[in-house]
Amino acid sequence: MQTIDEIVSLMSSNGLRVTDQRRTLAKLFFETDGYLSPKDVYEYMGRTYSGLSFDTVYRNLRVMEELGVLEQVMFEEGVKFKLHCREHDHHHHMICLGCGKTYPIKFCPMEQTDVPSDFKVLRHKFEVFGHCQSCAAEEGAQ
Amino acid sequence: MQTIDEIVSLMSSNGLRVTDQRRTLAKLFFETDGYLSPKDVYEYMGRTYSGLSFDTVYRNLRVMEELGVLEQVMFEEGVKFKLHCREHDHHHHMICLGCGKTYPIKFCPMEQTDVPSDFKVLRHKFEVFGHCQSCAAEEGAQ
DNA sequence: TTACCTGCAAAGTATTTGCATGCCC
DNA sequence: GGGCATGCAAATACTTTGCAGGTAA
Repeated sequence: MQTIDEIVSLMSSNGLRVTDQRRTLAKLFFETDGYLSPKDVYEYMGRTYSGLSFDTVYRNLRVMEELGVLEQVMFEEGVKFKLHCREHDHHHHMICLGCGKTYPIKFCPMEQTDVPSDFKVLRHKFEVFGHCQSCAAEEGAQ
Repeated sequence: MQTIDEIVSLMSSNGLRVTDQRRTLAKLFFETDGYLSPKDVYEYMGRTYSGLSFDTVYRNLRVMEELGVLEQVMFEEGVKFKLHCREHDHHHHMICLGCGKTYPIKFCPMEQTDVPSDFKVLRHKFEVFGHCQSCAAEEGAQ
């Protein structure tokens, strides 16, 4: 797992300025083990930086994605970001639809998938969606 | 597999008018065994209907999706549509990144995925991306 | 005839870009 | 001090909605 300092020094070693906002952004993603939409990020950051503008959020999300710090995933509701997984083992995710938290799945289905010899596989996606314990409890309570 | 007439009568039995444009739309998706973006559809339809407007395309895509004729999937590049699979067996897809064609995968990874008892699974997604034979050949030729 | 369909225009929403000022290094 | 970062405003892209006239049933 990556620390905030590692993220920050990765930014500075790539010629990027380490601003307050970027440090906060790193902290936010470091402390969130789930997906965040640009809007989520804007709202969180907005609590600290009153004059914050959406375009800076987008710019920094993009910069951090290009740096490999964040990864971007498309959901039905739109784009979301999370810290790029540093685990070396290839893995997939269970994703909670309530809170967005993710949990790793070690098992990779590709090993057992019969692919015709004339189809050249480039990448694959395996995602399990549902509710984590606490979100399931909340659902039940409503 | 669904025929154009089946699609058309499904529309009419649901109180929808069977217009020329909708018939053409049904034909387009029937003949395309891959994903189409709203833009793809607009361009195809525009060849036949000169005054075509984008909003009608969107409206009809949405109507046909609500009817269960089409299914909608989010890609990195945006929303795309394809004929809803009529196969009764649960299955997944290999998707060609060149032409958008899809091929069924019978194997479902969920059977073999270890899910913690406190995570309540609602749905899952397994997609294999790559190039089909002819698109792989084209890639190689470039 | 009636209700739905269509095109047009405009409004929404999401995201990107140009520019002037400000701040990190 | 120099150059990247930021906020602002505006542009762009994508999608939806209201309305008036057209058309299937």
